[in-house]
Amino acid sequence: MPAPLHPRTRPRKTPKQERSREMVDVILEAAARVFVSLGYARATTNRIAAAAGISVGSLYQYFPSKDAIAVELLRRYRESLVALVRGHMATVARADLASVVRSLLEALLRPEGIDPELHRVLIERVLRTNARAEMVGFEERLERLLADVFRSAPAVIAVPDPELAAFVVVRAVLGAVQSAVVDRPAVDRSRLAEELTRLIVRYLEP
Amino acid sequence: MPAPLHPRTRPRKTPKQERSREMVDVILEAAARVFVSLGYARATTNRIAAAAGISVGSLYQYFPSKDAIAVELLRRYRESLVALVRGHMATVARADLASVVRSLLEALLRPEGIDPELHRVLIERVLRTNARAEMVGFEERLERLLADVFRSAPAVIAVPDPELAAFVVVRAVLGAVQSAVVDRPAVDRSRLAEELTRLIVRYLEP
Amino acid sequence: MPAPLHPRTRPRKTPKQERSREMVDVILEAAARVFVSLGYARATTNRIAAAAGISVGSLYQYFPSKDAIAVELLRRYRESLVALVRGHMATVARADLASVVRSLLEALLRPEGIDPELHRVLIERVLRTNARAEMVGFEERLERLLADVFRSAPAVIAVPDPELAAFVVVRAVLGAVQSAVVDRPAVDRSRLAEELTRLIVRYLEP
Amino acid sequence: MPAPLHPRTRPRKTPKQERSREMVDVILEAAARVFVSLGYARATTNRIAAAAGISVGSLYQYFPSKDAIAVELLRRYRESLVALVRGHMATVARADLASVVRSLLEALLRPEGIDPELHRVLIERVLRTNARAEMVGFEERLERLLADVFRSAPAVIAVPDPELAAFVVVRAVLGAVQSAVVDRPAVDRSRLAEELTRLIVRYLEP
DNA sequence: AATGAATGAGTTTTCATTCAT
DNA sequence: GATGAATGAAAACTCATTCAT
Repeated sequence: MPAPLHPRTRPRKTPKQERSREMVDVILEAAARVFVSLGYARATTNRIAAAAGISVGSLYQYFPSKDAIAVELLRRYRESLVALVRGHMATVARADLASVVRSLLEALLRPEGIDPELHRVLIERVLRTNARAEMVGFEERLERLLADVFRSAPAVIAVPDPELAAFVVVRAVLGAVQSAVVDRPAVDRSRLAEELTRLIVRYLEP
Repeated sequence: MPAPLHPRTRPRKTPKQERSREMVDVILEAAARVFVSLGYARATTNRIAAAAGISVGSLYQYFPSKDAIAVELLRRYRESLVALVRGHMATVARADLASVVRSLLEALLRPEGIDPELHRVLIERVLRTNARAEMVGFEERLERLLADVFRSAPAVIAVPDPELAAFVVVRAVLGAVQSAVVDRPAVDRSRLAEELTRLIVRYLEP
Repeated sequence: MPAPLHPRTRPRKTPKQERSREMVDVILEAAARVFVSLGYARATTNRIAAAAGISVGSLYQYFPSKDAIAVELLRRYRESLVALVRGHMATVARADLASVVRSLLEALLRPEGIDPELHRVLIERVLRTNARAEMVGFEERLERLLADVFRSAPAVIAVPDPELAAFVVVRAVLGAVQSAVVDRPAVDRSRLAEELTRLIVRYLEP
Repeated sequence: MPAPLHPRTRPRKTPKQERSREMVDVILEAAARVFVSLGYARATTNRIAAAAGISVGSLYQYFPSKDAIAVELLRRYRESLVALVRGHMATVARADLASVVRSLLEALLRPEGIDPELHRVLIERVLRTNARAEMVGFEERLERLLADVFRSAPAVIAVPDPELAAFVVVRAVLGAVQSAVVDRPAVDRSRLAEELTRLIVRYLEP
């Protein structure tokens, strides 16, 4: 359980854990919708509360500030991505590289995979928060994950510098996938996944 | 030749168009600095005017709104990048692929190349402006440029779908380069350029 | 005597009036602490309830509003001061003026005597309440008390206008004592009492 | 010229000193009226601006916060009181004690002398400000002033401890005078001045 | 009776933009 | 053309009070 993000308003004994967690989820979902449709600046806390079907006051019962909502949203988003990648990478040992890469890319390109609109709206703002520290390191974690994989499978993966290769792969893939979702929602996902797989496999294979 | 009737020194050809253009440049430079250091939201027009050494009133003489400044800034930034890429691509015919790619990447990674901080600060805001129409299409232009290059050099470049390949290359490279500049300012630029070159060349070569 | 039918221990004579009165006291003590440490404005009803170890809802069972708490607090404070003064004044007949005054002043300067911090925090607020009517008249009561004493002891006290003298004495002494407690907690209480005694006795004696 | 109290909003080169100072005065006068009639809490910045005939925005051009207004108001009020006392005390050498005291008291009791309503409204709030440091020391300055006078005129004033005597005199007189103005606006000022004079003179004379 | 989550009016403050000088 | 004081709409956030449980 991560450190609480809303230390001020949080009632002393978190009341009915159940209801509380539900409320947080409801607010975050509403906030995500409002952030994406209006942008961070025009997404007022009143609008978010309204979208969540509650009052501003209640919103502030669960989050101490607008920024705290953005931070938590970004944190959850990134957590889910890391989990996704980790899950797929675990299968590298028992499948050939190309299929692992392809299935991961297909997962990322699915609607549940990446929500770069939200990511983009949040990232600039959150980086100005002092929660910055909590937030950086997402890509780094992915890179460490990959570098480990690269090192542990020298038979199929040949890179001179695993860290650098991990950096290149993570950033290039995220760049392409995010762009695809944002700018080319109509692009054929399978073909794109196929093409990115080719990019990565050719890069990694001996 | 008689003495001039209006001897007051006035720089040649400054028929107020000149001064106006200079002023615009001064404002844009100031705005870029302020946007990057404070973020779009906290960059007030008063601060920008102050940074430019003029009054708010004067600023509004040159730009109708804060958003207009951001739009113009983004436009110029993108123009310069397209020009950079176009310039390097023109040499593909008379140089081998790897060196062209490498020199382009090195150019992008130079400080004058990519300024993703500015880019990031502006992008969210500008995309919500109704100047959106003018602004989208930067990456698309790059892609068309590349797709043309791919088609025109079938001997060295073998891709089944030039448009898709262009998309992949542009987005992957931009993703990696921007990440490098923002998150890893200390990374070795030459080695990164080398590695990205490997990524691209392996992907494109038959 | 048969075994009690409701053996649950319940303190004798707590017919809910008792408990209620205790609760009121607990709340008032908590409120006094919170008011003094945070000021009226920042003393929220939630904080007061928390300090009293109960819920806001319960607090509102005993007091209809935040102001009502302040009013009652001020009322009790004043009552206790009046009682203190009245007690000492009763001894004027059988002791010389100087010792009565001195012992009263010493009592006022004791921690249980005057709590001007609380007084000051409350006074502004309460005076704007429509409970104002109930509240004014504290100093007036003291003055009437004193005026009566002055009139009843013409041998030792010689003042042309007992009412006016009572006003002067009450206000001057309260002013000095309150200042001492608030601004000069370190001042020597005995010497101050002595000095004020001199002020008053010289003023009153023929 | 005292340290500026509004460091944030203050335009870089204080514009037309003249207009600026006038504006500050206008705002302070309006604020005094609103504070006294509504109390500190209900005196909103919008109300104050309206009372001053300007917009909130303008108000914030001159004062960075509501508290800053209160602080400046209190500072000026106290400054004027110190000046008043100092002026009268300067005449002690060439007039007998009783007349000096009497004329000072009469001045204090004049409407322009003391405005304890304002004082009372402000004091609690200002003491919670971090401008507290600037504000305390008003009474202390008065006391030092008086103690000096006491020491410099041993022929007419005999007190064992000039500091303590100054404390007693300042606090007692302020207490009585403030009470009179607040609670007894109808009291006869001359007779009160006379009575207080008697209190002080008897206390001070050998 | 007790609880404490929910409410939403009301407050302070900011800042893009205007316009008189 | 330049200036910068004035404007006021809009936003984040608080807290007294209520009421379903």
